[in-house]
Amino acid sequence: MHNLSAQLEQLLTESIAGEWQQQLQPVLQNTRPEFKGEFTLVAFPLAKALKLSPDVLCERLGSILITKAPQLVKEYQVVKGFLNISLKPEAWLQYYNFFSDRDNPVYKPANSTGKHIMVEYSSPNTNKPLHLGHVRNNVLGYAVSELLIARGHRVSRVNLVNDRGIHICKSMLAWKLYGQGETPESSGIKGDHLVGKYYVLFDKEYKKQIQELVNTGHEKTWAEQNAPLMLECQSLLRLWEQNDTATRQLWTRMNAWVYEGFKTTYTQLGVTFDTTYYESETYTLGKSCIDTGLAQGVFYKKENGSIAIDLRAEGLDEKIVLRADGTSVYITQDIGTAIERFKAYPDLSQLIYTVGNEQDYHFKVLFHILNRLGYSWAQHCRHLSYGMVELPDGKMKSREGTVVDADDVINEMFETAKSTTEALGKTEQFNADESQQLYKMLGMGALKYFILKVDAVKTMLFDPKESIDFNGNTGPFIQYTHARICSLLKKSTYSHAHKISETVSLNLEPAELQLLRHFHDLEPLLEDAEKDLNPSKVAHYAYELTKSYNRFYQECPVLKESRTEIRQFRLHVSYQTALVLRSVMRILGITLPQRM
RNA sequence: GGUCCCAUAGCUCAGUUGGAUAGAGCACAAGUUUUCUAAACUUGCGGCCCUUGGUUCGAAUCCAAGUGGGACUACCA
Repeated sequence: MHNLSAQLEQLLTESIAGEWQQQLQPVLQNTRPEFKGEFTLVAFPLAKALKLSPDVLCERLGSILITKAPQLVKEYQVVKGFLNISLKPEAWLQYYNFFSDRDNPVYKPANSTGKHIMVEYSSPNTNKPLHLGHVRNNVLGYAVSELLIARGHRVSRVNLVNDRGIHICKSMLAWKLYGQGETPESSGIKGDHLVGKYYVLFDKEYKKQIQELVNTGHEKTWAEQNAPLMLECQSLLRLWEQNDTATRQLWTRMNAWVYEGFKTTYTQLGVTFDTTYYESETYTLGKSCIDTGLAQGVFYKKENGSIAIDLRAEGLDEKIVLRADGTSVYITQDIGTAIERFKAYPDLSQLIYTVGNEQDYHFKVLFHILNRLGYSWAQHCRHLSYGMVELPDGKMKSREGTVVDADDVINEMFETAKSTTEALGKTEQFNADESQQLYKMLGMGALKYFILKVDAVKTMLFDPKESIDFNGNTGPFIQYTHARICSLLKKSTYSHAHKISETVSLNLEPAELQLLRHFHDLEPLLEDAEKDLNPSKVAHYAYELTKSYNRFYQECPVLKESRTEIRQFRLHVSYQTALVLRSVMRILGITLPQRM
């Protein structure tokens, strides 16, 4: 057993059993920085069980620890019911040797757990370009996938593109009516933006028609349903469903423009997929499951002919799963798709949907339905829900044009990185290509970290007027520290091959000890982040480690250190810090530069 | 009406299965470079952890009720 707190906990359990003949499982926590020591036992619960005063118990346990494990425990202090334990530097160095001996302290060997997990994310509509909300989805879905890979699972990243439906017909129709043959080539507009332009145009013209109808004395709801544009749009959808050649050709053509545009954005974001599904190919799935469910009595037919499920026992409501005319609703296809996926991948142990929290209810219903249908894997489906991105004046609304466009944000981040870096004169030694590379890395690092450091469940605020920071708790701060370490290592004759003798540096500097403690905390942190599917914990860890390293860098000379062993140790620790930073940031989809 | 989520410094956010005097960053104020990259470091300022009850040795954390904000609750997706 290498984990030091686990060793201590076991020692404590044994000590209690030996001394008081009771089986108790003490849990240690990290000692707060204002106290001496590294691990703390909170004595109150134990004291109660053993009917002792907390301080007496602490004293007794402390002295037992020293006697039983002199190689491990250096000293202890008792403060008001808390037992603070300091370990011998040798113990820390021993742990450090174990830690640094592995190829990668963050990533477990690929596919080593045998678990196969599918993560769905991105899932864009093909009627408009991506905005900042989509960026959050992509960055989050990618990071969670990468986190699971780091934990040794096999991960399939999948994208389910919403490429059909009434909203797609809107941009198609507007283009037909007003487009005059405009293409990305003829206009120089990126494909997804061009299609989005017609989606917005449709809405504008549609609203005009509604207003005219209202002005001539019609009800608003009637006007909305009977505006000529809407009627035409619906007939276009019918044509699409009937496989009308011209409609399908236009649809294919415009979607191709969008995919070309998305490809660029995805490349910039650095997200990838193993499989891309299209709703045009999956939207009929699920109907047959409805029949089966009906026969099983899971669903029932209502008087008007629609089919529903009663989920009131689960605290939810009745939910329609098939319309009276026999056509699917959205959840029908989700039921079918989930079943298909588990059929296609029988080894699938988990299915994760990265979808905004406005669909919390939807997924609750979906999982209950799958459960009712008797699929045992339903309990392994998870909705990775995340909050909206809001602007200072409220929500983003595509149709009202109050969206922060993904491509714009990416470009702005690039420009900010460029001007900041140039102002600092950092790239004077770089050639043009290297500079571009660096600005991209820094801009995306800042953006991704800005998004991922916030717990996904929370609504997050983005102020376009204030550009994302490059100082403090940011991506570039971590990137900078990494570059510093690389520079240090490059200037030295450091070789990673050698081991650290456990007898050197018996007086660990506080900053050194702090780094070793961070390494010790890494594995539990990753377990925790995996359990919660929470990359913000990884981001937070990276930040804390970076801060600690900067303190170390400030306080402990490395190249200037004359004692060879200590210099070697500090170089070694620096190398490990860089390796850990690189690896945890890789989970977040952020790359770190060698110099900046 | 029903279900769910959120509320911590001026702003953006951390805060572990309940533990010690609630932490960072930004902003503001001051300092640190003959020394390994100052995109750094140090110090100061800043709090009714939304409110009220409850659980207990102990609550930002758990429970209940309330307040404020948001989402969902369609034969939309």
